[in-house]
Amino acid sequence: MVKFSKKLEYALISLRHISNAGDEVTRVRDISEKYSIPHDLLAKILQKLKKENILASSQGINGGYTLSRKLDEIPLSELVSVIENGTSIVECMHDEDNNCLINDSCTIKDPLSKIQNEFENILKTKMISDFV
Amino acid sequence: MVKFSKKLEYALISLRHISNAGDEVTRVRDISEKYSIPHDLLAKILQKLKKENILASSQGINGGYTLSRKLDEIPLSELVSVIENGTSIVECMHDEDNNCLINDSCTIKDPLSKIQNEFENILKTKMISDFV
DNA sequence: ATAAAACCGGACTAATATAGTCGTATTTAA
DNA sequence: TTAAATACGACTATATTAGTCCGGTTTTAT
Ligand code: FES
Ligand code: FES
Repeated sequence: MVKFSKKLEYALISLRHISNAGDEVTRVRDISEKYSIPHDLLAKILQKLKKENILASSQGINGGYTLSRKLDEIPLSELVSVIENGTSIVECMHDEDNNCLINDSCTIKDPLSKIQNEFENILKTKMISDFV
Repeated sequence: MVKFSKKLEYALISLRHISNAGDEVTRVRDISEKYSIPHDLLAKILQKLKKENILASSQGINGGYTLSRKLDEIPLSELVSVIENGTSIVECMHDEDNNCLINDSCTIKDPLSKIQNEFENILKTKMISDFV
């Protein structure tokens, strides 16, 4: 019902690891082996983080990842929006034309939207550094 | 990532409808037809609500459902726990013996648990009557 | 140069969770 | 006794998530 995906967990673990590595570059394999995360899956996650400018990458035989921004400046909400497919908590009942099925006076949608907002606010106040 | 299930939505719509019907019993078919909800699916949802003593049912040819408790005394969290399969937001990495894979100093699990708690608190403060 | 190891990205498959269906029993008013 | 309703459990279908595979590009030690 409300559950973070494995991908988000993998991202947090990786950021923690890379952060601890300091200036040394971290290879995907380092993380994938240490925490038993599938290599190819993890690779794609880190690639996304690079696009979002959370990580910096260097290619080549000695390549790998380092942090690109400070973790206390990145809210969890940003990580979530990069990793997860932006699905809304409210996917209420409507027909093809997006009209509410409880005609005229639907009182369900609004309170649900509110809950969504409150939840997102929580995510905004948590910084990645809180997890490291 | 965080999304209520259709079932929860169906439950809210039903409670709203049954509440508006007052003392008259409401049949599953009434709701299912009016809001285009699959009959059999809805039936099972209402059965669960009966078990939880949110609804009262009468069997037989003139049977149906009425409210069993006041909606302003039922928090959304209760409805969620009845409808959804209690999945936790935190399903962190651990081996078979439930030991964290980030040995010794896992800092990921706790903040995630906190988020879970904050979210659940939101659900506790919303009463079903807020949706009706 | 070349091999190796990384990064990149799309298409594919597998596993899981959600949504919905079906068959059958039980109750009860008419 | 029959029709219409709840009640229950097993089943199937669909959608989402997790993970795999493959072909490619870039970099660098040798
Ligand atoms: S939009 Fe959700 S029931 Fe009205
Ligand atoms: S328990 Fe989740 S990574 Fe430690």
